[in-house]
Amino acid sequence: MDILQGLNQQQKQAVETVDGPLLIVAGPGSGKTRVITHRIAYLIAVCGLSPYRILAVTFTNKAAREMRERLRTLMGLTGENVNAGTFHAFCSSVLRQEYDTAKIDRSFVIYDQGDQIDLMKRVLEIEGIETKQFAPRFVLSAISSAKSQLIDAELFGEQSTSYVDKIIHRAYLRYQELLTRHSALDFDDLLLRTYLLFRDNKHVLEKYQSRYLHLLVDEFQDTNLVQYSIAQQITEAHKNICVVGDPDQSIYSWRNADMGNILSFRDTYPNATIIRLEENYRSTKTILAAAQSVITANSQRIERDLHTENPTGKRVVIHESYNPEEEAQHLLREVDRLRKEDHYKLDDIAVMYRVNAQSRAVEEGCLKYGIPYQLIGGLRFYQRKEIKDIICYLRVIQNPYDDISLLRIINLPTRGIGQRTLDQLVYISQSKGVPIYTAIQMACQEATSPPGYPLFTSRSIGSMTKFLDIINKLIKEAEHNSPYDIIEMVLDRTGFRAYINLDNEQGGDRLDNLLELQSTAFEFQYTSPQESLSAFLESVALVSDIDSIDEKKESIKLITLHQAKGLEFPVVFMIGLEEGMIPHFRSLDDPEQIEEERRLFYVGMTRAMQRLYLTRAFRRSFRGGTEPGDPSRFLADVPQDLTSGLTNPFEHAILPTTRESGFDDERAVNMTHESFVAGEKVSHTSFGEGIVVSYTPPEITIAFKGEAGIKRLLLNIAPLEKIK
DNA sequence: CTTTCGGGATTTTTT
DNA sequence: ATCCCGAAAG
Repeated sequence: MDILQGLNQQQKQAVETVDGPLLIVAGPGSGKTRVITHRIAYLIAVCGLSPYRILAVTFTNKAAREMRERLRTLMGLTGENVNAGTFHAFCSSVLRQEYDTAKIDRSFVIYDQGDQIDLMKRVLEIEGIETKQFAPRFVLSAISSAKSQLIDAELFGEQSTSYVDKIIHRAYLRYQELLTRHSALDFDDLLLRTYLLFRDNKHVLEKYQSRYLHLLVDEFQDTNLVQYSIAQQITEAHKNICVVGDPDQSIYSWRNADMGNILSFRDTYPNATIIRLEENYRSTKTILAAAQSVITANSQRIERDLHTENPTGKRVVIHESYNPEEEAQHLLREVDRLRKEDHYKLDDIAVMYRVNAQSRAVEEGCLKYGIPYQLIGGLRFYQRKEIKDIICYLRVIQNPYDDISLLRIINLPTRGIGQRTLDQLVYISQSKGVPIYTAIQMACQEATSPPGYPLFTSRSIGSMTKFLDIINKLIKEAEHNSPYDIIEMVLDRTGFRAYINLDNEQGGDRLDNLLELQSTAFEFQYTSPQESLSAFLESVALVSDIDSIDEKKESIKLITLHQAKGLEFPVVFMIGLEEGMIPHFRSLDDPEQIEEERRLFYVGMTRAMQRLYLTRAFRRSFRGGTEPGDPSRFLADVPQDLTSGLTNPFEHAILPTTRESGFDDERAVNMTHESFVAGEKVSHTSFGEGIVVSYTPPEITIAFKGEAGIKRLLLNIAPLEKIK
């Protein structure tokens, strides 16, 4: 059977075990994706299952897309019919389908984090909750956590005893009320409402149970309770549930993921088959051993034996720079060398960091040295102001009761509906319990305001009537136009295009972004315009940045460690490996969070196939100022016999050392040096001549003649020479 | 009603 | 440093 060809013993077993619950514990690089796709192919080709009867849940849309592609190469077009997607996408489609039973507005919109915060601010205002104590984010995260654990607003109330919980309960109730009024769902609602739908409507559940005879869940260590519960609901009858995961790569607990799901799987299904994939096909022996040394320092884990037949490979390079700029410069110099001497392509190389802000120095370096790069995430495309604005117009067109979107665009570009008018609208909306859109209609219809209600000036009535007119016309047009054309109409009719053009500084970029959005919309042409628009908006809400990673060829990839999960690269640079960055400040006081940070570090290391660079900067700017940083504690767990570069990152190399990495030769010259005295003349390879201001090992302060001005440098790496 | 200016808070990671 | 929000000027 050729589907089994080229698979090792465990992999074969995983593919052939088709009946009943199956847990695959897959180490990094153990051919997990391969097993999943081959298993699906096996179910179809050997067991004769229709692809429609298989549901595969992945962590990102990209993973789903890749799965479908692999299936196609494996078995042709039949493979395309497997339903593969994220939990959120699956749930969204279920709710869209079962809106009636689920009691959800058919044209519901999905609120992202920004919308949620806007909404929560209103909630707190209405409830008179002090935002100093109860920050919108804080309340939202409590609600999100509750929803992830199957706790709806009512249940939350029953369980809340503390003062804080009682306040959050109030906010929770009001938050849900407003969401419903706006016909909106947040990310967690997609999951929770689907769970509740299945729980309370047996006939609906049965429909899905009988359709999907097999369920696969990838990245199981990063699922939360609702997700796991939905998976259980669907497979309740036949128990054909296959989950794949790696507890060592669990890095989303902050999103309420619970790696305990892996452990409880065995309790829930005592007869589950458990298969371990422990042969690594990705990394060199050195990289795997280094990663293994880092992860074994965690206390909450199960010991296991990862191994590889791959060659030993090069040592892991550890390097220390003075500041992020130098770190980037050094990295790019090495990228250049890898390309010229070792014949790597730019696509082979990834730069990984803990927080998005760290990409900046690398980005600037890339621009300076002309190295093409692709930045993933950061200011997310769909969060950019102009994009979000247009999205909100589209959402209002689809569902005018969505207050959050409506309030965002009601005076954009400015059309004379100011704060005062807005206040009055909100007042009407609040006192009558109707959406803003309805409030505007009321205001415009009634020639005279009824007693007890706010008086609008004739001017503001005029402005509102105009606005209402534009929106209503757009809603009409949307009935028989594609998303692409609707965007065009929005840009023209609302004066948004002119508004963008006003800003000539960034106007060009913004227009480009809008055109990009429009071209994305072009692909959405379904059976009806309404469906097309709602499919487009849904995809906008549910795509992740990582989904677009391959778009720009021949470039190095700049990604966060979280985004790197599931990816692999021949060459990996992990930068900014300092205490405070990784482990991050906010996890410092919680041992469990530190363990998660370590897993994050481990995930990064195990992305590397052939080369791994671990770099850090001595000084890092923070809130304007600049502060020294200690090396990340995780670096200490990389065995020295596997590394080159600084043999011991914890000792600043003031003492003469020999360096093996060799890519810093010109600097190595300065590894041995006498002390400096204030007033001495020195020369620096990039800053030119200067005079020593002070000398406090390991730092030296120099006043340069040129533009560089006064600099504080790290002595052991600064390319300095004394001038007589 | 709109724009601009200054003070204050602020950032982990993302479906 | 940068962004967001509220207050005062235009």
